Amino acid sequence: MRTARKEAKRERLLDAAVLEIARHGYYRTTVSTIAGRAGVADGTIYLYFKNKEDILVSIFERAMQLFSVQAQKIVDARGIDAEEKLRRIVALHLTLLGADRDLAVIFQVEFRHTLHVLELLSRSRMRDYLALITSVVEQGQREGVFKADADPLLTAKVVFGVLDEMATDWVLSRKNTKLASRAEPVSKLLLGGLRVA
Amino acid sequence: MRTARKEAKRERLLDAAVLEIARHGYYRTTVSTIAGRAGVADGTIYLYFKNKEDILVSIFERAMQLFSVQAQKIVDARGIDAEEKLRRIVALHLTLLGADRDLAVIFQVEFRHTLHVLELLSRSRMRDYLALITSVVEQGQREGVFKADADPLLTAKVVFGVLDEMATDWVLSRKNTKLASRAEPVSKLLLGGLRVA
DNA sequence: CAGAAAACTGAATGACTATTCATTAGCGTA
DNA sequence: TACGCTAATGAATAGTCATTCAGTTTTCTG
Repeated sequence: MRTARKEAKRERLLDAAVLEIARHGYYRTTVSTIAGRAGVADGTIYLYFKNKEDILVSIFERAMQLFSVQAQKIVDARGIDAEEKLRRIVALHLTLLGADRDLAVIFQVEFRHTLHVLELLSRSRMRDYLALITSVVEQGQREGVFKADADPLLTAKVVFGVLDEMATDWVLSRKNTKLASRAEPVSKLLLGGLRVA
Repeated sequence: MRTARKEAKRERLLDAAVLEIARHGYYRTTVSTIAGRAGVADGTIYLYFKNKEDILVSIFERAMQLFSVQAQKIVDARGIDAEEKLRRIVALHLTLLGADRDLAVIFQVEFRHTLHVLELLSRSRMRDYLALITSVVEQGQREGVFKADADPLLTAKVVFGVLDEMATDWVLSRKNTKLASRAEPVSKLLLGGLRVA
């Protein structure tokens, strides 16, 4: 089978897995169920993934790829000040997650299954994503628009924490709000703070 | 058996569960293991808890009790302005979680196992905790020290999100930093914002 | 088109484990 | 001390499910 076709099948398997895992949770989703939804036999799964956990990790890698590429574009853009870049990253994060509820559920809930998986994930891609935000903070400090005494990495974690909480809250709420609509007030709060000037 | 003694035994069982679940994760911890660590037979667990999930929920309830009581004190205190209350809540949250790594692991990782459990938890106690933070924001707005155009509930979620991320990051990091040491810079950032005045 | 190679199948395997319950031990009381 | 009640025990039950692999089908190639 050609590589392109094999790749397409792998995508289909991942799509089926996203759907099942988002709806029933990782531990309650059986490999058999995923295979069934994708229309293949149980054994076929193991031609594409090492084991069940590898499916979860693969979902993460695929999604993170999208996040990173887009965020990198924002960071690399020329002639845009740090404040605008931060606003765009906030909007990107909330827009991408808000566009796919199943994926959002997996990101906000299922990836946090075990310390083991979480560590696995946070080491690689997550670090890169955090580094991107950090670099925007540093750019802002060089430009003199962000406070010089803020620790860039801590600040990046604060930004990420806020985005993460917004996403989790949205996933858990039944209401039909748009996640991206929180981008503006969140950016405003992060940039201007709570205290009256 | 007297109620007091029974209560003490229940506590012991919960302590054993915290230890095992923090180290091996909820799904990889068997009821038998918990019983073994507590020095009782497997069946005894079921005299104190409805089922395995009830153990997890009980751990949450016990810990949340502590959080709520302490946070409530801060909120109810007279003659303290909203900014100081917010600082104290931030410090409390990070201090309590930073004092017990096993409990922190369970809070930051294991409670998020499934949407089902997360929803269960976020409905009850979590809402109350968020309400406490919200009321501090509102107090600050009445006093004129916090910006009037910030949505109090959204702001509370932002604050919680930052605390949550700090805790998760600390749990995942191997370094021997003190979680509470982040209270000051975090409060500063939340209150003053990132932008130069 | 034949033969080889690559994909795929799905029943069987081998572990694992939450929960139950018949039985035993322990405690307080009269 | 004997009785009754509560607490505790732990082997047995009744599943569940990830993974394998011998056999089958499909695709490729010369």
